Amino acid sequence: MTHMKDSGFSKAYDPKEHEQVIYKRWEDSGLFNPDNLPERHTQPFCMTMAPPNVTGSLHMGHALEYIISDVLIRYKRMRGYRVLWLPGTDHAGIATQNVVEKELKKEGKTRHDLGREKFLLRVWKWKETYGEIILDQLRKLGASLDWSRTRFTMDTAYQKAVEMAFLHYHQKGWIYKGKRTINWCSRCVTSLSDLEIEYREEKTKFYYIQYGPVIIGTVRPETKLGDTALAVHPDDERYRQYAGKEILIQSVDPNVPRTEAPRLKEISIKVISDEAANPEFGSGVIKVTPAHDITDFEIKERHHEVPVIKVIGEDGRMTHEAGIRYEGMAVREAREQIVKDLEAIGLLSRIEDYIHNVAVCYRCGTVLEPLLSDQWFLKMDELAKKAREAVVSGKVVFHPKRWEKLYFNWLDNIRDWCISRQIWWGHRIPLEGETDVLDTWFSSALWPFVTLGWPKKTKDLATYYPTNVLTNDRGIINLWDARMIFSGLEFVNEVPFKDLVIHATILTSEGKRMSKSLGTGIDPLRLIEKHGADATRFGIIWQAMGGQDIRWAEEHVVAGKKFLNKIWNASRFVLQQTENSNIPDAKPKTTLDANSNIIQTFEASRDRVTAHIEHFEFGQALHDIYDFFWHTFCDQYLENAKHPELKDKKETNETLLWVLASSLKVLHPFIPFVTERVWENLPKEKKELLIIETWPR
RNA sequence: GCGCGCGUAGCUCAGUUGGUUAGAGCGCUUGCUCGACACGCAAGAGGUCAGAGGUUCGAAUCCUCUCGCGCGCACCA
Repeated sequence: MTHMKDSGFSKAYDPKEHEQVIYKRWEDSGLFNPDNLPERHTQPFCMTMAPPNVTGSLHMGHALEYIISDVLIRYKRMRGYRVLWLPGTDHAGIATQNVVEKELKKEGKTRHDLGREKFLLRVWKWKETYGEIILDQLRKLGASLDWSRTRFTMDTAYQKAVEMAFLHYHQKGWIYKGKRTINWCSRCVTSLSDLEIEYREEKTKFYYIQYGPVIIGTVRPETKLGDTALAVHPDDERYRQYAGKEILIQSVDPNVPRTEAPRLKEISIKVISDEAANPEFGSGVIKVTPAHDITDFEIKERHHEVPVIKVIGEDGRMTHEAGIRYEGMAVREAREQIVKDLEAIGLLSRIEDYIHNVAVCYRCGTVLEPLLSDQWFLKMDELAKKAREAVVSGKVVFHPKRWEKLYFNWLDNIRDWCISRQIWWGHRIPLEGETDVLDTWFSSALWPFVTLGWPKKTKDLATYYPTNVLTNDRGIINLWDARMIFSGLEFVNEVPFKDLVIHATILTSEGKRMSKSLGTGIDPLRLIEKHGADATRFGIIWQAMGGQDIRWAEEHVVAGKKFLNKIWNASRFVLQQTENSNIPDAKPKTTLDANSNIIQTFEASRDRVTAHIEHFEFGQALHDIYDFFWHTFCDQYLENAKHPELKDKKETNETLLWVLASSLKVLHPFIPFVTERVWENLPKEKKELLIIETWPR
């Protein structure tokens, strides 16, 4: 029992006693920094961690992503790679600005009260206070990141790199400024790209309005004030007589003051032929409002005679051009007013209930207002081609492969990227007289090579780029992954990563998306607090079977906790049995069947685990080594080893120690703390930290 | 509307190219305080593999359809 006494091996494993101490030991060893790895670590392996927003604290999505990344990273380190896992945070333009604005609001102020400069100081202060919190939480998870290389998407060198990238595109003529109808969030007071939109089902009314000889259905009668044409499908026989002609219609006079009763006004409007009009839907005639509908704007682009009238402003209120009757009204108010007016003058034919999807801001949930605006765009045709080719040629491989479809689907229907945002927190557009900032994803897109030193030709960039693996949720395949791919190809001439692993999304036990605002989220820090990091990691990985969504079940964390205890006690037993023996350097030579068998069975299990990790099947890998360790090694072999025919034999002791030590190595990527802790107790000369021990052969 | 994924024990999920009594974890039942572990050990109950039809000597596994759930795209005038 001397091993046990010396090392303070108590009967039950308590993660709280060990985890923080062990993480400190790893960090102090400097081995998370590839520069400090032993000589034998030659071939580079690199991942640049998806930088979390400085607004956030760790949620289950992060936990899953960083845990499986860490499994891969630790595995590769043990395989002898020169491993770099690079951490950092994202300034997350709109999201962070919103958080700080909310804070200001509590003080009764807006950002405009402070002015741009003071507001930005305030955001920086916020970033300094909260930006590192999420990174500290990663330490609790056991993430083996090289903290010496931590980056931020707005650190000085990063800002310079973003500027370089913008100017590069600008010189190529791929960046242009244009008046176009874009998605506008009147709460965030900024434009959004087509990927920063979410859809929400909404019950609304569908209004049928008389337009001279035809009737038109719409959910947004207030945009009627900005109608500049009608459109019918070229093949629609019903309306052939009107196509291409100006027709006279009765409408409501928008310049009659609100205080007076509505009056009719006769106006002339052009009817054009366009395939966007669907004869099957509604009356088959559409009103064209180019300033407030993206499809309508595209129609206008095809028919240059169609004018543009902007009747809704950036503040979500009706403009002067809407007419004095409606000017200044919020969109909803204006809608009610115009419906009332149309009804009063007999132009409203009927109203139906209607359910449809409305576009909302992905950051604040406000219903978006498409409107005509002056914005900067990045031409996408060449870049999309590059991104497409990278996946077609296999330079970037999706896992599972089916997610390619989502990627191709976006690239094949791409619109130019609206890259300007009317917020203050972000990278300023580096041109004279420009006040806008860049879409936060413009800088994120450069992450894998800027963090390695670009635009400088650094040693890191030469060594670690292209990086090997990126893993993230399907939700940002186009928002981030696609843009990193074309950016990498454009600026470094190489894809940013070779394998793109789309991991599962963790849902609630009811199968719903976890949501902070609904209070349905599980807090991984609470799990760590309650069960320890290893058990949390175990529970999450156990459920990560392929790319399938996970309905969260905490019982697997509990199972993990039990498993740690099993490992702990099995190790105590082995040490007790094998007193005065050392772990053999090589696989022991055995003559007894039981010993030979357990070694063989271990090797088969190790090979399955290895193959599973190589294929990014982390759950399966864990199931395999779990099953071997508990049911084969403990339940069968350790019991046999108590019997006289095996007990106290030299080869049995060697086998016990060798299989235990080798199992700890295979288990280490999944549950690093307990394995390192037990490893520390094993009798071995010249022992290194388990994190750089060699994967068993 | 188009496409993708899923529907297997009470619950959360595995089931590789179709092939013996369909597996795991948790839960449940019955025994075990025999010096590694009761966060344990041993034994066990529990499944018409969503439904219908088809291919096959043989299907949870392949094909068709239906139903249910989730997601992406389109529509959303």
